[in-house]
Amino acid sequence: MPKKTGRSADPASPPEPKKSASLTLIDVARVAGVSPMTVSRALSRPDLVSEQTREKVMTAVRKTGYVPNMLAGSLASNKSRLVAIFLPTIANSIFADTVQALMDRLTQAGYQTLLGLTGYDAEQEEKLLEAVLGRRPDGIVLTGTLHTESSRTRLAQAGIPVVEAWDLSEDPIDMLVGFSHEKVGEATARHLLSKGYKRFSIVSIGDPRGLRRCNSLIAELKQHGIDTVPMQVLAPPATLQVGREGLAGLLDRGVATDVVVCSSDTVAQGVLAEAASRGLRVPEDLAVMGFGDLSSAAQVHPALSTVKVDGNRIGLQVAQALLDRFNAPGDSARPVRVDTGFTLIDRAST
Amino acid sequence: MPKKTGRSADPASPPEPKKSASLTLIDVARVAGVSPMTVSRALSRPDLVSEQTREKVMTAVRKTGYVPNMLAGSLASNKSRLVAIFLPTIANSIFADTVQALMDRLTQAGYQTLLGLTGYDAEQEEKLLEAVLGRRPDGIVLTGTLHTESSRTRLAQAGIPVVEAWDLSEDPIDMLVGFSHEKVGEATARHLLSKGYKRFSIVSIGDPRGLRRCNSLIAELKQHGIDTVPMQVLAPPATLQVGREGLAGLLDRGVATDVVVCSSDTVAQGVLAEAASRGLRVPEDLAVMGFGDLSSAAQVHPALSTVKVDGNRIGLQVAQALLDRFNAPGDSARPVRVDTGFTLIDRAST
DNA sequence: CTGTTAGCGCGTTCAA
DNA sequence: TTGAACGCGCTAACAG
Repeated sequence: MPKKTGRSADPASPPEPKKSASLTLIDVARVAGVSPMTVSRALSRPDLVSEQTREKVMTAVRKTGYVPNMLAGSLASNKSRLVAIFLPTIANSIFADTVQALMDRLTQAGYQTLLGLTGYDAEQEEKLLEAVLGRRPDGIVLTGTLHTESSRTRLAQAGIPVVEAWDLSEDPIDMLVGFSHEKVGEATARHLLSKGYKRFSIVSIGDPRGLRRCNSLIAELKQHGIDTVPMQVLAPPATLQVGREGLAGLLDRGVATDVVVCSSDTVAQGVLAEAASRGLRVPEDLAVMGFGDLSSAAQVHPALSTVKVDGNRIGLQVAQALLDRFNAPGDSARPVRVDTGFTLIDRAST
Repeated sequence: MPKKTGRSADPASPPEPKKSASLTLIDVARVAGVSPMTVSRALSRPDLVSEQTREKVMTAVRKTGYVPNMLAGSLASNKSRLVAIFLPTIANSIFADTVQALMDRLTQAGYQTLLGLTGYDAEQEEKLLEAVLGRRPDGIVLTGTLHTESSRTRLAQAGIPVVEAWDLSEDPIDMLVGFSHEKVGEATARHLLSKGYKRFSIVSIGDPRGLRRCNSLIAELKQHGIDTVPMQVLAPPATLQVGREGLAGLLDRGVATDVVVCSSDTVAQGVLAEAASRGLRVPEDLAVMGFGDLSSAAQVHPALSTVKVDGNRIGLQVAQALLDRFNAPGDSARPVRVDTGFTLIDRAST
């Protein structure tokens, strides 16, 4: 008789009254009358097992209520089937669609997702990254900005696929799926100029990408002879309150403006609310421009224009990039640089 | 020289040219000149190690860039330091505050969170649960409803702490932190009645709890002689579009109403938008009642009333319940049943 | 197609 | 305070 491995040694042992020991492959194997390895294969590579063995195993699995221990599996196979996703915050996130699509796709492909909220504290973010890396994820998706240099180094050292989403930075860590925030600013400027607006203003939160959009907007306006663009920058996260305070701040300091460009649709909604409470008509007295098309948020007001970003599509592309890399045979690691673009939606004129 | 354990077998072996072997305790131990066990202790229980050994180890850790493998650690210790959180969707979630607070608190306590989006497919949800259980989480938090019976059984079998949040159901699986949706409906009805409203209507998504709130609202109204409450129920998720279509549906079928009760603030915002586009004044022509106080969403309109739920506090209480249970010595598992309550906010009258 | 052997990297448990 | 043995539950790699 073959020697059995592990704790439940030989057939002579009593009915095993263990306190609450978890079911293992061995238990299932005993019930099914096969070796543990066969059970393992029947579950993970069913095609490598004969039809009838597979059925015996499946029956045993159901009968016992066995749930494979992925910790052990991951350790042995050096594959965790885990993808970490970092995003700034879960509340009111312009990344919601992206994350949803990404998670759906990954889940469907048999991966699970570890969500990391990076928030606004660089130090905490670093600890978070280290903790996450300890789980040995198979890949990482970054949406927010990774703030510290040491974080970037750690990531590189980890030697796993990394996708940066929602941006097109110059020095990507690895893969990239996004669009140019500079182009967004530029396009916004041109569009509004072409509609005849002259007195611009900005309400934005202090988010790196948002500020980049603002800067390029301002630069483009300057090219067209507009030198001063009153700007209100408030602390994240983006809330309606930010929009209300932003517009209030501008108007209360006597700024005369025809159009307010906002860092996100949520902020834009706040601006709309403040405008309404001051009796300003939109877009006649004041036009408002949002960003992100957060779950069709723009529909709150028929005249709210916005820059629509197809978060859903970005999510799917990110997922695909990762899955391709996971399935890449050797190291056929093609660089991934996808410009997803964006769409300017002017609801005032449609 | 002491015999080495594991893969790098005996002293005779060559310089170990492994392909890309990950750093292990052993590597760090070698650099620090101590045993692997000491490194392990220096990292997880620093108090059990002498000051100078600890420093030698820490230096070695930094020099090598070692990141402990939690897969191995969890397997050996039978503790994953992982908490799974199930919620219906990430987009526009009324649970956002709760999840944020919960994650923050857990992260700070050294736990990580696996997010599961249960969405609207019961079968997929079941697979998701099984996959998640495979990671051997130390605890699970449920916000949405767990749809299948077999899911509930599996959960119970897992033998880990479970917290159901945002509700006060009759037959909880384990712990409970929430409030009574029936009471919300009742309180809403009473409040609006006391303000003199007579012609009620409802716009809700087809979410179990939302419907329970509606039902109890309707029941309470009936007690006061109001028998017909026109109701528009739309498919989840809650979006602005739902609110717009909901109100449009009501009005277009000729419903005369003074006050619309909505299943969430997001829906309420949609209703407000539709009302505005039809030239209805709020609350003079039509009062609107939301639910959730989603990130102060109610501030979009000065006259939007709402039922405020303190998601942040719920999140913290859930975290505390879990952490208490984790730290419970034996099985001093006190039952947890917290009624967090809710607050009716009538912005029209303040 | 199935079984055997030998770890994956760490923490538990004891002994020193 | 430190170290050695052992096994957590599983899979890779080979053998049959």
